[in-house]
Amino acid sequence: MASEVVEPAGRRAVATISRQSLHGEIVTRLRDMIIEGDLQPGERIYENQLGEELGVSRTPLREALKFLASEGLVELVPSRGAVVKRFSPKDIEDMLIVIRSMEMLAGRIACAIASDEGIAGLRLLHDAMVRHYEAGERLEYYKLNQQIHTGIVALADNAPLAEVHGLLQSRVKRIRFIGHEGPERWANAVAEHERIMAALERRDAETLARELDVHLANGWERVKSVL
Amino acid sequence: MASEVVEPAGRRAVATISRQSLHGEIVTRLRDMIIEGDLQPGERIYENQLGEELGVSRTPLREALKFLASEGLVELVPSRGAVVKRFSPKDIEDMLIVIRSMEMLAGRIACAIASDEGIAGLRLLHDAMVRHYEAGERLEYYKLNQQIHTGIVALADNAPLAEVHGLLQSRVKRIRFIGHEGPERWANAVAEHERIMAALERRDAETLARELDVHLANGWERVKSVL
DNA sequence: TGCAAGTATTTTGTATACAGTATTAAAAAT
DNA sequence: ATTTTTAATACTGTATACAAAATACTTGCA
Repeated sequence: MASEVVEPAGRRAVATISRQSLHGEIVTRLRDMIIEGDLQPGERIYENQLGEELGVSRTPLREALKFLASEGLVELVPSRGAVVKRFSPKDIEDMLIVIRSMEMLAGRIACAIASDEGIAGLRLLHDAMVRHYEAGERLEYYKLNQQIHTGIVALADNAPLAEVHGLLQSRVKRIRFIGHEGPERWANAVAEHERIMAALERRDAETLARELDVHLANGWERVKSVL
Repeated sequence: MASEVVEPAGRRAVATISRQSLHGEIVTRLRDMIIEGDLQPGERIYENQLGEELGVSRTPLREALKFLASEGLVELVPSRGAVVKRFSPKDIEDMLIVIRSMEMLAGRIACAIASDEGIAGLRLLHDAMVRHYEAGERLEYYKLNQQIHTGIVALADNAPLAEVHGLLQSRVKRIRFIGHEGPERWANAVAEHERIMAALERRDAETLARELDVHLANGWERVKSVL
Protein backbone atom coordinates (compact mmCIF):
# COMPACT_ATOMS: atom_id res chain seq x y z
CA MET A 1 0.00 0.00 0.00
CA ALA A 2 2.45 2.61 -1.23
CA SER A 3 4.84 2.17 1.67
CA GLU A 4 8.07 2.89 -0.22
CA VAL A 5 8.46 6.54 -1.01
CA VAL A 6 11.82 6.65 -2.72
CA GLU A 7 10.86 5.88 -6.28
CA PRO A 8 8.57 8.15 -8.31
CA ALA A 9 5.35 6.21 -8.36
CA GLY A 10 4.63 2.57 -9.13
CA ARG A 11 7.08 0.07 -10.52
CA ARG A 12 8.47 -2.22 -7.90
CA ALA A 13 7.64 -5.60 -6.40
CA VAL A 14 8.61 -7.10 -9.73
CA ALA A 15 11.32 -9.64 -10.34
CA THR A 16 14.48 -7.94 -11.46
CA ILE A 17 14.70 -9.68 -14.81
CA SER A 18 11.16 -8.97 -15.85
CA ARG A 19 11.19 -8.90 -19.62
CA GLN A 20 7.43 -8.96 -19.49
CA SER A 21 5.57 -5.69 -19.43
CA LEU A 22 3.78 -4.58 -16.32
CA HIS A 23 0.28 -5.29 -17.56
CA GLY A 24 1.48 -8.78 -18.42
CA GLU A 25 2.62 -9.34 -14.88
CA ILE A 26 -0.63 -8.02 -13.53
CA VAL A 27 -2.53 -10.44 -15.74
CA THR A 28 -0.81 -13.47 -14.29
CA ARG A 29 -1.00 -12.01 -10.82
CA LEU A 30 -4.73 -11.36 -11.03
CA ARG A 31 -5.37 -14.68 -12.67
CA ASP A 32 -3.73 -16.42 -9.74
CA MET A 33 -5.67 -14.28 -7.29
CA ILE A 34 -8.92 -15.28 -8.94
CA ILE A 35 -8.05 -18.96 -9.18
CA GLU A 36 -6.87 -19.11 -5.60
CA GLY A 37 -9.94 -17.30 -4.38
CA ASP A 38 -8.31 -14.07 -3.20
CA LEU A 39 -10.84 -12.40 -5.45
CA GLN A 40 -14.23 -13.97 -4.93
CA PRO A 41 -16.68 -14.57 -7.78
CA GLY A 42 -19.17 -11.75 -8.06
CA GLU A 43 -16.81 -9.40 -6.28
CA ARG A 44 -16.51 -6.01 -7.83
CA ILE A 45 -13.04 -4.77 -8.66
CA TYR A 46 -12.27 -1.19 -7.74
CA GLU A 47 -9.44 -0.04 -9.90
CA ASN A 48 -8.01 2.52 -7.50
CA GLN A 49 -8.05 0.19 -4.54
CA LEU A 50 -6.65 -2.83 -6.33
CA GLY A 51 -4.10 -0.64 -8.07
CA GLU A 52 -2.75 0.69 -4.78
CA GLU A 53 -2.79 -2.81 -3.38
CA LEU A 54 -0.56 -3.95 -6.23
CA GLY A 55 1.50 -0.77 -6.28
CA VAL A 56 0.46 0.03 -9.82
CA SER A 57 -1.44 2.82 -11.51
CA ARG A 58 -4.81 2.32 -13.10
CA THR A 59 -3.65 2.26 -16.72
CA PRO A 60 -1.82 -1.06 -16.82
CA LEU A 61 -4.31 -2.51 -14.39
CA ARG A 62 -7.16 -1.66 -16.72
CA GLU A 63 -5.28 -3.19 -19.62
CA ALA A 64 -4.84 -6.36 -17.61
CA LEU A 65 -8.54 -6.41 -16.82
CA LYS A 66 -9.41 -6.17 -20.50
CA PHE A 67 -7.16 -9.12 -21.14
CA LEU A 68 -8.76 -11.18 -18.41
CA ALA A 69 -12.18 -10.18 -19.62
CA SER A 70 -11.38 -11.71 -22.96
CA GLU A 71 -10.24 -14.82 -21.12
CA GLY A 72 -13.59 -14.92 -19.43
CA LEU A 73 -12.35 -14.64 -15.87
CA VAL A 74 -13.70 -11.15 -15.45
CA GLU A 75 -16.86 -9.47 -16.65
CA LEU A 76 -16.88 -5.90 -17.89
CA VAL A 77 -20.04 -4.02 -17.01
CA PRO A 78 -20.22 -0.72 -18.92
CA SER A 79 -19.70 2.33 -16.72
CA ARG A 80 -19.49 0.05 -13.74
CA GLY A 81 -16.17 -1.59 -14.19
CA ALA A 82 -15.02 -5.14 -13.72
CA VAL A 83 -16.52 -7.96 -11.73
CA VAL A 84 -15.00 -11.37 -11.07
CA LYS A 85 -17.06 -13.72 -13.17
CA ARG A 86 -19.31 -16.16 -11.39
CA PHE A 87 -20.05 -19.49 -13.01
CA SER A 88 -23.23 -21.45 -12.57
CA PRO A 89 -23.18 -25.24 -12.15
CA LYS A 90 -24.39 -25.51 -15.73
CA ASP A 91 -21.48 -23.35 -16.86
CA ILE A 92 -19.06 -25.66 -15.08
CA GLU A 93 -20.70 -28.73 -16.51
CA ASP A 94 -20.62 -27.24 -20.00
CA MET A 95 -16.95 -26.39 -19.65
CA LEU A 96 -16.13 -29.89 -18.47
CA ILE A 97 -17.96 -31.34 -21.45
CA VAL A 98 -15.78 -29.31 -23.76
CA ILE A 99 -12.61 -30.05 -21.82
CA ARG A 100 -13.44 -33.74 -21.95
CA SER A 101 -13.98 -33.65 -25.68
CA MET A 102 -10.71 -31.83 -26.20
CA GLU A 103 -8.71 -34.20 -24.06
CA MET A 104 -10.18 -37.14 -25.92
CA LEU A 105 -9.17 -35.56 -29.19
CA ALA A 106 -5.71 -34.84 -27.83
CA GLY A 107 -5.37 -38.38 -26.56
CA ARG A 108 -6.21 -39.88 -29.93
CA ILE A 109 -3.72 -37.64 -31.68
CA ALA A 110 -1.09 -38.28 -29.04
CA CYS A 111 -1.33 -42.03 -29.57
CA ALA A 112 -0.51 -41.45 -33.20
CA ILE A 113 2.23 -38.87 -33.07
CA ALA A 114 3.69 -38.56 -29.57
CA SER A 115 7.33 -39.44 -29.04
CA ASP A 116 8.26 -42.27 -26.71
CA GLU A 117 10.15 -39.79 -24.57
CA GLY A 118 7.06 -37.61 -24.25
CA ILE A 119 5.01 -40.54 -23.04
CA ALA A 120 7.77 -41.62 -20.70
CA GLY A 121 7.79 -38.13 -19.24
CA LEU A 122 4.12 -38.40 -18.42
CA ARG A 123 4.75 -41.77 -16.78
CA LEU A 124 7.21 -40.10 -14.45
CA LEU A 125 4.65 -37.47 -13.53
CA HIS A 126 2.06 -40.17 -13.01
CA ASP A 127 4.26 -42.24 -10.70
CA ALA A 128 5.13 -39.16 -8.71
CA MET A 129 1.43 -38.33 -8.47
CA VAL A 130 0.65 -41.81 -7.17
CA ARG A 131 3.30 -41.40 -4.49
CA HIS A 132 1.68 -38.14 -3.39
CA TYR A 133 -1.65 -39.92 -3.33
CA GLU A 134 -0.24 -42.65 -1.11
CA ALA A 135 1.25 -40.00 1.14
CA GLY A 136 -2.11 -38.24 1.26
CA GLU A 137 -0.65 -34.99 -0.04
CA ARG A 138 -3.64 -33.46 -1.72
CA LEU A 139 -2.12 -30.25 -3.01
CA GLU A 140 0.88 -31.94 -4.60
CA TYR A 141 -1.39 -34.61 -6.03
CA TYR A 142 -3.68 -31.97 -7.45
CA LYS A 143 -0.86 -30.10 -9.13
CA LEU A 144 0.57 -33.19 -10.78
CA ASN A 145 -2.89 -34.26 -11.81
CA GLN A 146 -3.28 -30.96 -13.64
CA GLN A 147 0.15 -31.30 -15.21
CA ILE A 148 -0.67 -34.75 -16.54
CA HIS A 149 -3.88 -33.62 -18.19
CA THR A 150 -2.10 -30.63 -19.65
CA GLY A 151 0.70 -32.94 -20.70
CA ILE A 152 -1.58 -35.24 -22.64
CA VAL A 153 -2.88 -32.25 -24.52
CA ALA A 154 0.66 -31.07 -25.13
CA LEU A 155 1.55 -34.43 -26.70
CA ALA A 156 -0.94 -33.72 -29.47
CA ASP A 157 1.33 -30.89 -30.65
CA ASN A 158 -1.60 -28.66 -31.47
CA ALA A 159 -1.10 -25.15 -30.13
CA PRO A 160 -4.68 -23.89 -30.53
CA LEU A 161 -5.97 -27.02 -28.84
CA ALA A 162 -3.61 -26.55 -25.93
CA GLU A 163 -4.49 -22.88 -25.69
CA VAL A 164 -8.22 -23.41 -25.62
CA HIS A 165 -7.90 -26.30 -23.23
CA GLY A 166 -5.84 -24.13 -20.93
CA LEU A 167 -8.39 -21.36 -21.17
CA LEU A 168 -11.23 -23.52 -19.95
CA GLN A 169 -9.00 -25.32 -17.51
CA SER A 170 -8.16 -22.03 -15.82
CA ARG A 171 -11.84 -21.34 -15.29
CA VAL A 172 -12.62 -24.58 -13.56
CA LYS A 173 -9.34 -24.73 -11.69
CA ARG A 174 -10.69 -22.77 -8.77
CA ILE A 175 -13.66 -25.08 -8.43
CA ARG A 176 -11.58 -28.22 -8.70
CA PHE A 177 -9.08 -26.75 -6.29
CA ILE A 178 -11.78 -26.39 -3.68
CA GLY A 179 -13.38 -29.75 -4.32
CA HIS A 180 -11.87 -32.18 -1.89
CA GLU A 181 -13.25 -35.57 -2.72
CA GLY A 182 -13.64 -38.42 -0.27
CA PRO A 183 -11.12 -41.30 -0.08
CA GLU A 184 -13.10 -43.75 -2.25
CA ARG A 185 -13.56 -41.26 -5.05
CA TRP A 186 -9.95 -40.27 -4.81
CA ALA A 187 -8.88 -43.89 -5.12
CA ASN A 188 -11.10 -44.30 -8.16
CA ALA A 189 -9.55 -41.26 -9.78
CA VAL A 190 -6.08 -42.69 -9.28
CA ALA A 191 -7.12 -46.03 -10.74
CA GLU A 192 -8.58 -44.26 -13.75
CA HIS A 193 -5.33 -42.42 -14.22
CA GLU A 194 -3.43 -45.68 -14.16
CA ARG A 195 -5.64 -47.06 -16.93
CA ILE A 196 -5.20 -43.85 -18.91
CA MET A 197 -1.43 -44.12 -18.69
CA ALA A 198 -1.50 -47.77 -19.70
CA ALA A 199 -3.61 -47.05 -22.77
CA LEU A 200 -1.34 -44.20 -23.74
CA GLU A 201 1.75 -46.36 -23.43
CA ARG A 202 0.13 -48.99 -25.61
CA ARG A 203 -0.85 -46.17 -27.99
CA ASP A 204 -4.33 -47.59 -27.93
CA ALA A 205 -6.23 -44.52 -29.08
CA GLU A 206 -9.76 -45.83 -28.67
CA THR A 207 -9.21 -47.22 -25.21
CA LEU A 208 -7.44 -44.06 -24.17
CA ALA A 209 -10.32 -41.93 -25.40
CA ARG A 210 -12.80 -44.13 -23.57
CA GLU A 211 -10.81 -44.01 -20.35
CA LEU A 212 -10.47 -40.24 -20.56
CA ASP A 213 -14.17 -40.04 -21.22
CA VAL A 214 -15.17 -41.89 -18.07
CA HIS A 215 -12.45 -40.24 -15.99
CA LEU A 216 -13.61 -36.76 -16.85
CA ALA A 217 -17.27 -37.64 -16.59
CA ASN A 218 -16.57 -38.97 -13.13
CA GLY A 219 -14.61 -35.80 -12.49
CA TRP A 220 -17.78 -33.84 -13.03
CA GLU A 221 -19.63 -36.08 -10.60
CA ARG A 222 -16.89 -35.56 -8.06
CA VAL A 223 -17.04 -31.81 -8.48
CA LYS A 224 -20.82 -31.66 -8.51
CA SER A 225 -21.00 -33.35 -5.15
CA VAL A 226 -19.15 -30.50 -3.47
CA LEU A 227 -20.70 -27.74 -5.50
CA MET B 1 -7.20 11.66 -40.37
CA ALA B 2 -8.27 14.37 -37.91
CA SER B 3 -10.27 16.37 -40.42
CA GLU B 4 -12.92 17.69 -38.02
CA VAL B 5 -11.56 20.32 -35.71
CA VAL B 6 -14.63 21.44 -33.82
CA GLU B 7 -14.80 18.94 -31.02
CA PRO B 8 -12.05 18.63 -28.42
CA ALA B 9 -10.39 15.41 -29.42
CA GLY B 10 -11.78 12.02 -30.32
CA ARG B 11 -15.27 10.77 -29.74
CA ARG B 12 -17.36 10.74 -32.85
CA ALA B 13 -18.23 8.33 -35.64
CA VAL B 14 -20.09 6.26 -33.07
CA ALA B 15 -23.76 5.38 -33.17
CA THR B 16 -25.72 7.70 -30.94
CA ILE B 17 -27.10 4.99 -28.68
CA SER B 18 -23.80 3.30 -28.02
CA ARG B 19 -24.14 1.73 -24.60
CA GLN B 20 -20.89 -0.08 -25.28
CA SER B 21 -17.71 1.59 -24.12
CA LEU B 22 -15.27 2.98 -26.60
CA HIS B 23 -12.68 0.25 -26.22
CA GLY B 24 -15.45 -2.24 -26.84
CA GLU B 25 -16.29 -0.58 -30.12
CA ILE B 26 -12.65 -0.49 -31.10
CA VAL B 27 -12.37 -4.20 -30.41
CA THR B 28 -15.11 -5.09 -32.86
CA ARG B 29 -13.84 -2.53 -35.32
CA LEU B 30 -10.29 -3.84 -35.27
CA ARG B 31 -11.45 -7.44 -35.35
CA ASP B 32 -13.34 -6.70 -38.54
CA MET B 33 -10.36 -4.88 -39.98
CA ILE B 34 -8.16 -7.88 -39.33
CA ILE B 35 -10.65 -10.41 -40.64
CA GLU B 36 -11.34 -8.40 -43.75
CA GLY B 37 -7.66 -7.87 -44.39
CA ASP B 38 -7.47 -4.11 -43.81
CA LEU B 39 -4.75 -4.99 -41.38
CA GLN B 40 -2.43 -7.53 -42.91
CA PRO B 41 -0.88 -10.37 -40.92
CA GLY B 42 2.59 -9.47 -39.72
CA GLU B 43 1.79 -5.79 -40.00
CA ARG B 44 2.94 -3.72 -37.09
CA ILE B 45 0.35 -1.55 -35.39
CA TYR B 46 1.44 1.97 -34.53
CA GLU B 47 -0.79 3.20 -31.78
CA ASN B 48 -0.59 6.88 -32.62
CA GLN B 49 -1.27 6.38 -36.28
CA LEU B 50 -4.11 3.91 -35.86
CA GLY B 51 -5.53 6.01 -33.05
CA GLU B 52 -5.73 9.11 -35.21
CA GLU B 53 -7.14 7.02 -38.03
CA LEU B 54 -9.96 5.90 -35.76
CA GLY B 55 -10.31 9.27 -34.07
CA VAL B 56 -9.46 7.84 -30.68
CA SER B 57 -6.74 8.37 -28.14
CA ARG B 58 -4.19 5.71 -27.35
CA THR B 59 -5.64 4.61 -24.03
CA PRO B 60 -8.80 2.84 -25.20
CA LEU B 61 -6.99 1.66 -28.29
CA ARG B 62 -4.37 -0.04 -26.17
CA GLU B 63 -7.07 -1.62 -24.05
CA ALA B 64 -8.68 -2.95 -27.19
CA LEU B 65 -5.35 -4.36 -28.35
CA LYS B 66 -4.90 -6.20 -25.07
CA PHE B 67 -8.32 -7.72 -25.54
CA LEU B 68 -7.54 -8.82 -29.07
CA ALA B 69 -4.21 -10.17 -27.94
CA SER B 70 -6.00 -12.46 -25.55
CA GLU B 71 -8.21 -13.52 -28.43
CA GLY B 72 -5.10 -14.36 -30.37
CA LEU B 73 -5.66 -12.00 -33.26
CA VAL B 74 -2.71 -9.77 -32.41
CA GLU B 75 0.61 -10.48 -30.82
CA LEU B 76 2.10 -8.28 -28.12
CA VAL B 77 5.85 -7.91 -28.42
CA PRO B 78 7.28 -6.32 -25.27
CA SER B 79 8.47 -2.76 -25.81
CA ARG B 80 7.64 -3.09 -29.46
CA GLY B 81 3.89 -3.01 -29.44
CA ALA B 82 1.31 -5.00 -31.28
CA VAL B 83 1.56 -6.98 -34.48
CA VAL B 84 -1.26 -8.61 -36.39
CA LYS B 85 -0.77 -12.29 -35.81
CA ARG B 86 0.29 -14.42 -38.74
CA PHE B 87 -0.75 -18.05 -38.86
CA SER B 88 1.21 -20.82 -40.46
CA PRO B 89 -0.51 -23.52 -42.54
CA LYS B 90 0.00 -25.88 -39.60
CA ASP B 91 -1.69 -23.39 -37.31
CA ILE B 92 -4.67 -23.26 -39.62
CA GLU B 93 -4.80 -27.00 -39.90
CA ASP B 94 -4.59 -27.37 -36.14
CA MET B 95 -7.40 -24.87 -35.65
CA LEU B 96 -9.60 -26.65 -38.14
CA ILE B 97 -9.00 -29.93 -36.37
CA VAL B 98 -10.25 -28.39 -33.16
CA ILE B 99 -13.16 -26.64 -34.85
CA ARG B 100 -14.12 -29.91 -36.46
CA SER B 101 -14.05 -31.76 -33.18
CA MET B 102 -16.15 -29.07 -31.53
CA GLU B 103 -18.76 -29.01 -34.25
CA MET B 104 -19.04 -32.78 -34.08
CA LEU B 105 -19.57 -32.55 -30.36
CA ALA B 106 -22.12 -29.79 -30.84
CA GLY B 107 -23.91 -31.78 -33.51
CA ARG B 108 -24.25 -34.81 -31.26
CA ILE B 109 -25.61 -32.74 -28.42
CA ALA B 110 -27.91 -30.83 -30.75
CA CYS B 111 -29.50 -34.06 -31.97
CA ALA B 112 -30.37 -34.84 -28.41
CA ILE B 113 -31.59 -31.53 -27.05
CA ALA B 114 -32.31 -29.06 -29.85
CA SER B 115 -35.85 -27.81 -30.29
CA ASP B 116 -37.71 -28.51 -33.51
CA GLU B 117 -37.95 -24.77 -34.07
CA GLY B 118 -34.21 -24.40 -33.78
CA ILE B 119 -33.62 -27.05 -36.39
CA ALA B 120 -36.27 -25.56 -38.63
CA GLY B 121 -34.50 -22.23 -38.36
CA LEU B 122 -31.31 -23.78 -39.64
CA ARG B 123 -33.22 -25.35 -42.52
CA LEU B 124 -34.35 -21.88 -43.55
CA LEU B 125 -30.78 -20.64 -43.51
CA HIS B 126 -29.68 -23.68 -45.46
CA ASP B 127 -32.30 -23.21 -48.19
CA ALA B 128 -31.39 -19.55 -48.49
CA MET B 129 -27.75 -20.54 -48.77
CA VAL B 130 -28.52 -22.98 -51.56
CA ARG B 131 -30.34 -20.24 -53.45
CA HIS B 132 -27.28 -18.02 -53.16
CA TYR B 133 -25.17 -20.90 -54.39
CA GLU B 134 -27.40 -21.34 -57.42
CA ALA B 135 -27.23 -17.62 -58.06
CA GLY B 136 -23.45 -17.78 -57.78
CA GLU B 137 -23.38 -15.19 -55.01
CA ARG B 138 -20.23 -16.17 -53.19
CA LEU B 139 -20.24 -13.57 -50.42
CA GLU B 140 -23.85 -14.18 -49.43
CA TYR B 141 -23.26 -17.90 -49.60
CA TYR B 142 -20.20 -17.59 -47.43
CA LYS B 143 -22.01 -15.60 -44.78
CA LEU B 144 -24.88 -18.03 -44.53
CA ASN B 145 -22.45 -20.92 -44.48
CA GLN B 146 -20.80 -19.38 -41.43
CA GLN B 147 -24.15 -18.75 -39.80
CA ILE B 148 -25.18 -22.36 -40.24
CA HIS B 149 -22.05 -23.72 -38.65
CA THR B 150 -22.39 -21.26 -35.82
CA GLY B 151 -26.06 -22.18 -35.60
CA ILE B 152 -25.35 -25.88 -35.16
CA VAL B 153 -23.04 -25.03 -32.30
CA ALA B 154 -25.67 -22.75 -30.82
CA LEU B 155 -28.20 -25.60 -30.82
CA ALA B 156 -26.00 -27.45 -28.33
CA ASP B 157 -26.83 -24.76 -25.75
CA ASN B 158 -23.31 -24.79 -24.37
CA ALA B 159 -21.97 -21.26 -23.95
CA PRO B 160 -18.30 -22.13 -23.47
CA LEU B 161 -18.41 -24.38 -26.49
CA ALA B 162 -19.93 -21.63 -28.60
CA GLU B 163 -17.43 -19.12 -27.27
CA VAL B 164 -14.39 -21.21 -28.02
CA HIS B 165 -15.73 -22.23 -31.39
CA GLY B 166 -16.28 -18.59 -32.23
CA LEU B 167 -12.80 -17.75 -31.07
CA LEU B 168 -11.14 -20.17 -33.44
CA GLN B 169 -13.65 -19.44 -36.17
CA SER B 170 -12.69 -15.77 -36.10
CA ARG B 171 -9.07 -16.68 -36.67
CA VAL B 172 -9.66 -18.79 -39.75
CA LYS B 173 -12.40 -16.55 -41.10
CA ARG B 174 -9.99 -14.39 -42.98
CA ILE B 175 -8.39 -17.38 -44.66
CA ARG B 176 -11.69 -18.93 -45.57
CA PHE B 177 -12.94 -15.59 -46.76
CA ILE B 178 -10.10 -15.40 -49.23
CA GLY B 179 -10.31 -19.00 -50.31
CA HIS B 180 -12.48 -19.08 -53.39
CA GLU B 181 -12.92 -22.69 -54.31
CA GLY B 182 -13.59 -23.97 -57.82
CA PRO B 183 -17.10 -24.91 -58.98
CA GLU B 184 -16.76 -28.65 -58.37
CA ARG B 185 -15.52 -28.21 -54.84
CA TRP B 186 -18.22 -25.68 -54.21
CA ALA B 187 -20.87 -28.10 -55.42
CA ASN B 188 -19.46 -30.78 -53.15
CA ALA B 189 -19.60 -28.46 -50.18
CA VAL B 190 -23.25 -27.72 -50.85
CA ALA B 191 -24.06 -31.42 -51.18
CA GLU B 192 -22.31 -32.08 -47.88
CA HIS B 193 -24.37 -29.38 -46.26
CA GLU B 194 -27.54 -30.96 -47.53
CA ARG B 195 -26.57 -34.27 -45.95
CA ILE B 196 -25.70 -32.49 -42.72
CA MET B 197 -29.10 -30.86 -42.60
CA ALA B 198 -30.84 -34.13 -43.33
CA ALA B 199 -29.02 -35.93 -40.53
CA LEU B 200 -29.81 -33.13 -38.12
CA GLU B 201 -33.49 -33.21 -39.02
CA ARG B 202 -33.54 -36.94 -38.41
CA ARG B 203 -31.65 -36.29 -35.17
CA ASP B 204 -29.24 -38.98 -36.26
CA ALA B 205 -26.28 -38.00 -34.09
CA GLU B 206 -23.73 -40.46 -35.43
CA THR B 207 -24.46 -39.74 -39.08
CA LEU B 208 -24.43 -36.02 -38.39
CA ALA B 209 -21.07 -36.28 -36.69
CA ARG B 210 -19.69 -38.30 -39.57
CA GLU B 211 -21.00 -35.85 -42.15
CA LEU B 212 -19.59 -32.90 -40.25
CA ASP B 213 -16.31 -34.76 -40.00
CA VAL B 214 -15.92 -35.24 -43.73
CA HIS B 215 -17.31 -31.79 -44.54
CA LEU B 216 -14.79 -30.03 -42.36
CA ALA B 217 -11.95 -32.30 -43.40
CA ASN B 218 -12.77 -31.44 -46.99
CA GLY B 219 -12.97 -27.83 -45.93
CA TRP B 220 -9.34 -28.02 -44.92
CA GLU B 221 -8.44 -29.51 -48.31
CA ARG B 222 -10.33 -26.71 -50.02
CA VAL B 223 -8.52 -24.10 -47.97
CA LYS B 224 -5.14 -25.75 -48.33
CA SER B 225 -5.35 -25.63 -52.07
CA VAL B 226 -5.47 -21.83 -52.08
CA LEU B 227 -3.07 -21.34 -49.22
C1' DT C 1 32.40 3.75 -50.36
C1' DG C 2 31.52 1.18 -46.20
C1' DC C 3 31.26 0.86 -41.37
C1' DA C 4 30.65 2.51 -36.65
C1' DA C 5 29.35 5.28 -33.08
C1' DG C 6 26.73 8.70 -31.33
C1' DT C 7 22.69 11.61 -31.62
C1' DA C 8 17.74 12.55 -32.88
C1' DT C 9 13.39 10.96 -33.39
C1' DT C 10 9.83 7.91 -32.98
C1' DT C 11 7.23 4.70 -30.25
C1' DT C 12 5.89 2.25 -26.45
C1' DG C 13 4.90 1.99 -21.32
C1' DT C 14 3.11 4.12 -17.34
C1' DA C 15 1.21 7.79 -14.61
C1' DT C 16 -1.79 11.51 -13.90
C1' DA C 17 -5.59 14.70 -14.88
C1' DC C 18 -10.18 15.64 -16.13
C1' DA C 19 -14.99 14.71 -17.50
C1' DG C 20 -19.07 12.03 -17.30
C1' DT C 21 -21.90 8.64 -14.93
C1' DA C 22 -23.55 5.86 -11.26
C1' DT C 23 -24.28 5.39 -6.37
C1' DT C 24 -24.98 6.83 -1.93
C1' DA C 25 -26.47 9.94 1.63
C1' DA C 26 -29.21 13.53 3.22
C1' DA C 27 -32.95 16.56 3.34
C1' DA C 28 -37.58 17.81 2.35
C1' DA C 29 -42.28 16.81 1.58
C1' DT C 30 -46.23 13.97 1.81
C1' DA D 1 -42.53 6.85 8.81
C1' DT D 2 -41.95 6.55 3.97
C1' DT D 3 -40.92 8.25 -0.29
C1' DT D 4 -38.98 11.56 -3.49
C1' DT D 5 -35.72 14.90 -4.73
C1' DT D 6 -31.36 16.72 -4.60
C1' DA D 7 -26.72 17.19 -3.55
C1' DA D 8 -22.31 15.02 -2.48
C1' DT D 9 -19.15 11.39 -3.37
C1' DA D 10 -16.91 7.83 -5.60
C1' DC D 11 -15.76 5.41 -9.60
C1' DT D 12 -15.16 4.56 -14.35
C1' DG D 13 -13.87 6.17 -19.15
C1' DT D 14 -10.91 8.86 -21.94
C1' DA D 15 -7.30 12.02 -22.93
C1' DT D 16 -2.91 13.95 -22.18
C1' DA D 17 1.83 14.16 -20.31
C1' DC D 18 6.17 12.28 -19.29
C1' DA D 19 9.88 8.71 -19.09
C1' DA D 20 12.29 4.80 -21.02
C1' DA D 21 13.26 2.05 -24.76
C1' DA D 22 13.90 1.17 -29.55
C1' DT D 23 14.63 2.64 -34.22
C1' DA D 24 16.42 5.65 -37.68
C1' DC D 25 19.62 8.97 -39.08
C1' DT D 26 23.75 11.48 -39.45
C1' DT D 27 28.33 12.31 -39.00
C1' DG D 28 33.04 10.89 -38.45
C1' DC D 29 36.51 7.86 -39.78
C1' DA D 30 38.95 4.23 -42.23
